[in-house]
Amino acid sequence: MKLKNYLNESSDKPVIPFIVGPTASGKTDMAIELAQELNTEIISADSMQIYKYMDIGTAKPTKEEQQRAKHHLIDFVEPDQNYSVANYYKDAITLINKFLEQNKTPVICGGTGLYINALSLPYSFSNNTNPEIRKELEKKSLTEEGKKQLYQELLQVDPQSAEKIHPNNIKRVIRALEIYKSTGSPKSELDKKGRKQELSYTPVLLTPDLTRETIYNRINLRVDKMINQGLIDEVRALDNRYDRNLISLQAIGYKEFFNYFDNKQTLEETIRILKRDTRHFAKRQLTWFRKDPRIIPVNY
RNA sequence: AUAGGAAUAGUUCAACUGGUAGAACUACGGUCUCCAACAUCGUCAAUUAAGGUUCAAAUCCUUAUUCCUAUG
Repeated sequence: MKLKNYLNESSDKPVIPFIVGPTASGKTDMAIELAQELNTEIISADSMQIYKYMDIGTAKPTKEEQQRAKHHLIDFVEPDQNYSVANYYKDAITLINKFLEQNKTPVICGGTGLYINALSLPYSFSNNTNPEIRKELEKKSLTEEGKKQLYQELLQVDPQSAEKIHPNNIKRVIRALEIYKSTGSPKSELDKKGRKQELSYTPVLLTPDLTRETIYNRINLRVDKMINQGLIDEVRALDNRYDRNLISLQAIGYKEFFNYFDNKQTLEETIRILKRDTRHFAKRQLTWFRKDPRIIPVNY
């Protein structure tokens, strides 16, 4: 059965297919095939393939794959550049609208759940990071006492968000406070506003229908393949050039090698840990997508 | 073979003088609308075996099994 037959949705809006799922599940292949059937292009929804110079470890589509279908929103951000879901949302919506204007519908493909939600649910993001406020809050969060105070503060200014965030989840507490302090309105209010907006298209979500065991096997094989393709050199080059603490270098497939470079770990052990971390990641992705009833498993 | 030591969750370790067997990692299940390949919460799971002493045994005693160290 052709993939495009899954898109028979009665809707007065254009139907945009989303290919989602855990890492190593074959999303790229599926998206390319669908893009060819529809004679269109692909917009990636992957928070790590956006970075330049990180090709092997993020399993970015190869040159050859990119020739079969053009990919957008990959390979365009410097590893030391700030980029977040708010940026992604803006970039992706701009692109989608361009396609729609030409009566084309792109294929969205990626495993970053938040990015998928940002485009497939009526979310909105108000680009409002404030590095100074954040730094101040982060400084305060270094002590146990400070953490408690920050959470208390959030309970005061934005009880709805505070209720949803566990007190130990300091990163989220800080972010919610940062939003309140830089915009003057609580995060929960902004979230509600976002919900009122409507999408100008109908998303149809597809995922490759594989068992976890199959996914785990594919992960183990793919890691070995990445090593053969020169992953170690790729990571070493980045390590020589950039700060290890960058978000980009905290990606799976990169951070695992630092101990090996420091001679604290054998290569064999590093590979074992890399496979393990990738499996964990896939598990979290499965958890994320499992609760979304819209997703249709495709035997492909 | 002899002498000493050890045996606790899938793994590595903890448990005072005999007094509620804990933790980390793994595995599994969740949360997540602003760094999301991030961050964060939870669940399952064990005293090597068989006997004995005791109100009470991972802890003391006996036997067996396995492992470690030294000697040969």
